[in-house]
Amino acid sequence: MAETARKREGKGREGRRQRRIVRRRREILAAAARVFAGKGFAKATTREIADEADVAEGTLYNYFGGKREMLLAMAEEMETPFETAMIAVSGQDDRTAAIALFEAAFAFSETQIPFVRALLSEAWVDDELLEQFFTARWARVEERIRAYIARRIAAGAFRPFDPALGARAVVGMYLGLMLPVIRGIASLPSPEECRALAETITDLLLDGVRVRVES
Amino acid sequence: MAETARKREGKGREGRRQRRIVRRRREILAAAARVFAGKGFAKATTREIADEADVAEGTLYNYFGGKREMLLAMAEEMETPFETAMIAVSGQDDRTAAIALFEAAFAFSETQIPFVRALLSEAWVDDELLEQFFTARWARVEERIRAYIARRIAAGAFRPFDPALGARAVVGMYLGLMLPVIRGIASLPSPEECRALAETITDLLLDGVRVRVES
Amino acid sequence: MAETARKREGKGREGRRQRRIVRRRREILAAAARVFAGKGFAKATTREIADEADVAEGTLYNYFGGKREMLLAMAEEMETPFETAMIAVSGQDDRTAAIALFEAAFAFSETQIPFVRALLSEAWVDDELLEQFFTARWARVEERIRAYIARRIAAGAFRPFDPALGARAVVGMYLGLMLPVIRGIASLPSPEECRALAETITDLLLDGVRVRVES
Amino acid sequence: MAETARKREGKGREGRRQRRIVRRRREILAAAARVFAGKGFAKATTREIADEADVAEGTLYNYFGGKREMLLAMAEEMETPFETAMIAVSGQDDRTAAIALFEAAFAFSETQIPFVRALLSEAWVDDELLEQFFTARWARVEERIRAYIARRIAAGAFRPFDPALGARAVVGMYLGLMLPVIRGIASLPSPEECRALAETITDLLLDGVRVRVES
DNA sequence: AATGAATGAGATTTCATTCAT
DNA sequence: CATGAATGAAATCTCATTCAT
Repeated sequence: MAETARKREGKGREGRRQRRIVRRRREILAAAARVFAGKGFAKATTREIADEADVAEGTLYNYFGGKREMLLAMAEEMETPFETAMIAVSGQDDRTAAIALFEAAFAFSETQIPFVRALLSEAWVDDELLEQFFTARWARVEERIRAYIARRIAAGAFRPFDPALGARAVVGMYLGLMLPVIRGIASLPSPEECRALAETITDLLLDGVRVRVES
Repeated sequence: MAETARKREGKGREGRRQRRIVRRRREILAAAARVFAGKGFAKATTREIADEADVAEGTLYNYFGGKREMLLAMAEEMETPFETAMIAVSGQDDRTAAIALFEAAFAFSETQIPFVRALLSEAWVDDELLEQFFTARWARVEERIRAYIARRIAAGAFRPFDPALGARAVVGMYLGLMLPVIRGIASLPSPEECRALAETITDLLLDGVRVRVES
Repeated sequence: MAETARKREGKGREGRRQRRIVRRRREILAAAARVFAGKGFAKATTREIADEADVAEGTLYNYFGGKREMLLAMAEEMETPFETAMIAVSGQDDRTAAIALFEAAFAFSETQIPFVRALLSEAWVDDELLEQFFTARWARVEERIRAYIARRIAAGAFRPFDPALGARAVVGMYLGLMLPVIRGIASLPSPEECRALAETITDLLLDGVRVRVES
Repeated sequence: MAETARKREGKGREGRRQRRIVRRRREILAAAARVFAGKGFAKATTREIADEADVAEGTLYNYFGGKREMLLAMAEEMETPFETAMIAVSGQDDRTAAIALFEAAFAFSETQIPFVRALLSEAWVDDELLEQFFTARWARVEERIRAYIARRIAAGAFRPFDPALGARAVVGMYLGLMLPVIRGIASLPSPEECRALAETITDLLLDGVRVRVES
């Protein structure tokens, strides 16, 4: 049942304090993400982050151990909608499932983008972050796609080809469309556009570009 | 004839000097690329670059105006094999042409990778560099693919779909395979692997994953 | 009333902070002036300035944008006692007025000297500084002297000669006496010496060195 | 007797070599003076001096031990026309002698100015240079003027006043007129102007500005 | 004797982090 | 807990001088 925030977080004053701390932490993290996204982690200064979050520099250190730790916190707190979507679509036919997944994957919120952009930026250069943010997360998605393809090939529904390669190609198609958005040189697609993109790309994947030659 | 080199590069001593300068410049640039690739542009220090190039720090400034200028020099001097390959394949059938192009695109040399990795790293964050290195180069490739697709659709050879989207999907597939290589978490494919990758991916693109349903 | 300081400078803690900042800024500027005076602007290092001011190097940059800005701050904050003195003496006879002016001009404080020495040093070489510090300030003094001489010639009190030249000669006499002091090879005159200097120099100016030939 | 340069400097080839070296040394020194005059000793770079002298940087070190030594060479080689002029005028009446001296002192050549400007600039800040260039030279001039004034006072020709102060005032008048020229904000006076300046200033000195009151 | 590339000491400046208030 | 001035390590860059050619 819908317990009050009071009950959830504690008793009265203490609960309010806790909630304020959590909220402030999130604000700082979002500010940091925006700054990192704009200039990259290394070029971002704590001064800028503090200004963006509208707190003093020293305050940052009450919530995070340092600049680096903010980045790691982002990596940890990033949500992965794919995972849940993936489970939701099991049992549906290829096309319906693929479209639903792509649609979910395209659906970024405006505020999430800075986080992803910041993390991608550093993961490109920092092995520890790549491991935490990517290999551990993204690779799981790819693995599931691979397994799915393998199953469909075994079932005779898909032509025989390397499923790992296929999975990577699928992920690649997605990247090709989303990277420009995350980089900030293409605009975030509206829900309708997400749907359309998902459909087109699914059809490309399933049937290719070529007109079927009648036998 | 002993005159050849002389004539090509200049007059004896002066020519030798010129060649030494060009060679040294290239060595420094390669060293810088390796360092940038490893830690990203911003975290790389001139000290490290100098060490990697085995010269004194001051020497760097005899060849480049500064760190940033090295990056720009990389962007300018990057070769783009795609372009030439693209012209070479005109007039062949879809499959042969696509395979040849992908093969050319996969064929990076070991020494080129640090350059690309370094440039990608900064282009993710630096708009000027993105413009110079990417939008101006890469976008041209995409545009040509788009035009090709549009022509094939008009000719009735391809199913009707948004050619821009298709082009981006093609580029995306390529990215999905090459980014891990450039990032350094997958190994550079051998020439044979390049060929195999090119074939598989081409077939996926042309005919999709699905087994054709007999009519 | 205890409220006075509060009201003047601000509200308690904030006022104290402001005053501390202003004080610190002045300390640093004085330290910089001493170092500049000793070795010239270009040879002075931020390290030395920091040591002289007994702060860390980084602290300098919390108060000034850099070495050059310190110099400009000096130029701006320099007081010009001449101006005020000039106005004060209007209406008095030639001799009284001239003596008062010279006396005011000779009255440098020990702490002002490094500022003037530092500024002169750079103004000798830097056109922008010369403009800001000198042409704009000093030239006004000369101009007023010129106008005065011109008036007195018109009134028949002074012999006819080029007033501009005369003004420059007056300024020159002053320079001849003060430059060694500012340079640090002559000692600052005591108030009594200032008075004596002013009288002697005034008499030289008004009547020359020659004994009057009785007619 | 007008010996040929050949005989003076040596025999044939060797003499030519010697003369070339001397000439080159002078060229470099003049170039250095121009650069020092423009930006001050400390901000001037050996690169600029080499460019100005149209030789390679390394060549400078074949003629001078280093940057500093160029400055000292300037101080040594500076001519002092005052000295000779001073002797030439002995025995003439006050006015004629003073005019001749001032005229000689105003007569700078265009090429001498950079030397003086460069030396003044550093002497303002460098005690060793001040000693060599000034105290040792200039002070002698002042001393002679002082002695002259003392003699004339003793002879009853000049009013009684501190002769040292008078000497300094005379030098000061000269400075007031020449400093702007050396600094480069006033133009070098033509020979006619020199004469006029000398006369006006001499009359000011001897008789002052005031019209004589008839007794 | 002339050259100019290489050198590296040293200068300026930035900025993450600390800590007294 | 918030603040922001102080810190000093570290980074970039300059330039007088050397030395092999």
